[in-house]
Amino acid sequence: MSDPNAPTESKSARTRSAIIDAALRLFREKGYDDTTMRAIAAEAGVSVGNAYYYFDSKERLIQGFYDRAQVDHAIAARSVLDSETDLARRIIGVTDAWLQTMEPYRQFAGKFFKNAAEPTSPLSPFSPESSPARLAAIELWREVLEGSDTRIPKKLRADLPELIWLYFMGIVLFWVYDPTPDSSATRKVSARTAPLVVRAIGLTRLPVVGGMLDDIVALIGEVRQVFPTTEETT
Amino acid sequence: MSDPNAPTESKSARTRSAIIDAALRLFREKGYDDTTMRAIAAEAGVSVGNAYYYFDSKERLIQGFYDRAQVDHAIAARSVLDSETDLARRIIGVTDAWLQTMEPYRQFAGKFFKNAAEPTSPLSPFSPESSPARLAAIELWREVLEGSDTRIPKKLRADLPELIWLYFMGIVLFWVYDPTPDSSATRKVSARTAPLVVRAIGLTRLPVVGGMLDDIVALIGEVRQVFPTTEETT
DNA sequence: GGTAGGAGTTGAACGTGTTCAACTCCCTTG
DNA sequence: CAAGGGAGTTGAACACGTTCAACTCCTACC
Repeated sequence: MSDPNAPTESKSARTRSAIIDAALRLFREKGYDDTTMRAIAAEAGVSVGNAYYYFDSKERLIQGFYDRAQVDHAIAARSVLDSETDLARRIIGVTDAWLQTMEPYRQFAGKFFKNAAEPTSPLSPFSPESSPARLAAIELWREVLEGSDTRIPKKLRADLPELIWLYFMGIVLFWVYDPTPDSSATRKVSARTAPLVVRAIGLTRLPVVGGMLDDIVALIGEVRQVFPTTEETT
Repeated sequence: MSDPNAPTESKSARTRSAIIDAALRLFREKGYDDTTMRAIAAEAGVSVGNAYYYFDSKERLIQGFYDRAQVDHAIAARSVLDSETDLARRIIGVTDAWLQTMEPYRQFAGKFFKNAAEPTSPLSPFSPESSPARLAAIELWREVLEGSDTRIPKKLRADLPELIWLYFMGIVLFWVYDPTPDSSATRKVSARTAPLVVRAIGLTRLPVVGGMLDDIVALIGEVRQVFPTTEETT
């Protein structure tokens, strides 16, 4: 239960990841719907029932996809993070890195989003189960901000990474609906909106806008209270 | 095909709406997942196969829900639209009307949204199949704007109803995730953000903000090109 | 009245995700 | 070594959404 290096665990861990491997391979080749649990089990060399011993449902296999995507994205984003200092270009670059990472899974992205969209689903990006992946993602966007030469107004410093992540979720949402075969529409929207985001951050310093911002920040704080987000460590 | 008062049609139309009635009743009572097509068919007094003659799939039954909800919402919003002139209060009132209309279906709202979220699904609010309902909804928000005493800047006049509808979709999204039993969190967010929306419209007149707005409006125009939205009448 | 043909209707059958009672291992304890 | 027991594993069985060949009914035309 708390002994991660026990050799006992590695066997089951290997079975576990064999199932994810098989699942993702088949998802990529044939799409989500056309991949049956029987096929996944066969490909992984286990029985159907055994696959269900490790994963509650077919949807749960997508969580494995999530986690890997998150890691791959962080890797793909590295070069931009280390070389670029202009904020807008950092945002665009990191978004592009995501698009490249996701390309192979494009065709079943819709399905994966569909599952993520159901609030009661553990796959929802806002669910407790997704907390680690979400927090890691927000952390990535914090680095995007902090490594740039744009100065962030004090008021915003705490919440901005999460807000940018939300903006990015919007881009992802757009991508899911994007009918262009090479995601060019998404790339265009990203390239056009990122400078606007940066400008909006600047506008925050105007008194009128700043007043509105105070309201928004306060509202965000209150809303956070409503959701059970496992973040309070008291 | 083009003879709506032919008595021939009314029989099948009656069967059709008997199925929707049965479906919505059961959805409300037992939730979406716990309602089987067999149960719906039995409740409607038809065979399973027959239900599939009228509706491609179980999901399609939700479209019927959509359409009715849209009509009910328009009715429920009437009194606010006819009595209130303050824009923020109009927005809040119309949103409240929606929340009241939807209350009975709250428990399966998540499911219905899940289905709507898949881009390839005809249930997506952006799909051609949903076009009529969507356009009707946008029309409702146009009335919200036009019946108010707030003057809308020229630049925005054409696109604002759709933008407000998008804002409202955001509220709906929040509602779907809202864990409070009486939707109080959603009501609060609505009450707090509506005045901000109104203020933001005002800010549009500032040169700096106006410049950004031009970019956004131009981008919206380009993005519209990408989607096959059946709206061009050439 | 008879008949062709389409619209409407049926329920058995199929494929799928999921469950479960039973089984096999293998480690621990005496 | 024996007994116990828990983790891991199995595939048949179940319930559901969906399909389809066959059927019935009704209308239109001669």
